[in-house]
Amino acid sequence: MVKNKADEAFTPLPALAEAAECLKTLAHPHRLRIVQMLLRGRYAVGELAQACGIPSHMASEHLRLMQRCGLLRSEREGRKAFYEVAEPHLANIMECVEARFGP
Amino acid sequence: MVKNKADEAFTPLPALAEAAECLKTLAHPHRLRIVQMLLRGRYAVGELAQACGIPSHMASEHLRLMQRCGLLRSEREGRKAFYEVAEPHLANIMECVEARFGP
DNA sequence: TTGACATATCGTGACATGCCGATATATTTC
DNA sequence: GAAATATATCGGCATGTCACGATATGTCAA
Repeated sequence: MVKNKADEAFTPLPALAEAAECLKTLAHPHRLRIVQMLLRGRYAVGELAQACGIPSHMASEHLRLMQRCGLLRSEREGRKAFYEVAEPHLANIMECVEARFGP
Repeated sequence: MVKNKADEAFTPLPALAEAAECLKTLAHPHRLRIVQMLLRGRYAVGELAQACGIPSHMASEHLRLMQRCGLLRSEREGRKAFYEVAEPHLANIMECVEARFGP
């Protein structure tokens, strides 16, 4: 190996930039609540919106953002769209958040 | 107890709002790098700035933001200011991030 | 086909954030 | 005290985000 230990201990900046994108997307109260719910089951847009107390077109927007960076995936069933967690590491990160800020 | 299980499984929104604040503060490539370094030791502003390839007055600004939401703490020694991790859970969260985005 | 429902997208104004140069404070050295 | 070093703060500009109303798309039921 060529590089010394100090160098390779750190994640390269481009990877950190991608991580920052995901964290930024996650960093919103309603989006955290949505993720918390989706880690426990599948929900349609309207249900998530009601649980957050926001109009459904805004829940749709939050879901779109999280889907765009690979955190969620959606499936249409009839006139409803169900969302579920697509990124397995979300559970770990959410556990960390809950450990710090209390369930 | 009065509430049903579904209700009390979720973190209250104010706590999620606080969590979102911290995550938003963390969600920046240079700040993630800084945290990664501080989890391995104490560093002065200039050292962190050099490692990120940014002018030191910008590192100072990043450090101020993270200090403001309790992630870091600083101590002056002579003309230098050393920063260190103040929030123990940072290690867990950073492990999650590294597990997902590769070390 | 018409109407109702569920979700998605668009356009906008208010507001926050990131980055930068310039400048200010604090501390050591001469 | 003056110069040098290390941090910190300020003002401004560009860009991004949030919440919202309005509107568009897709789906079912009658």
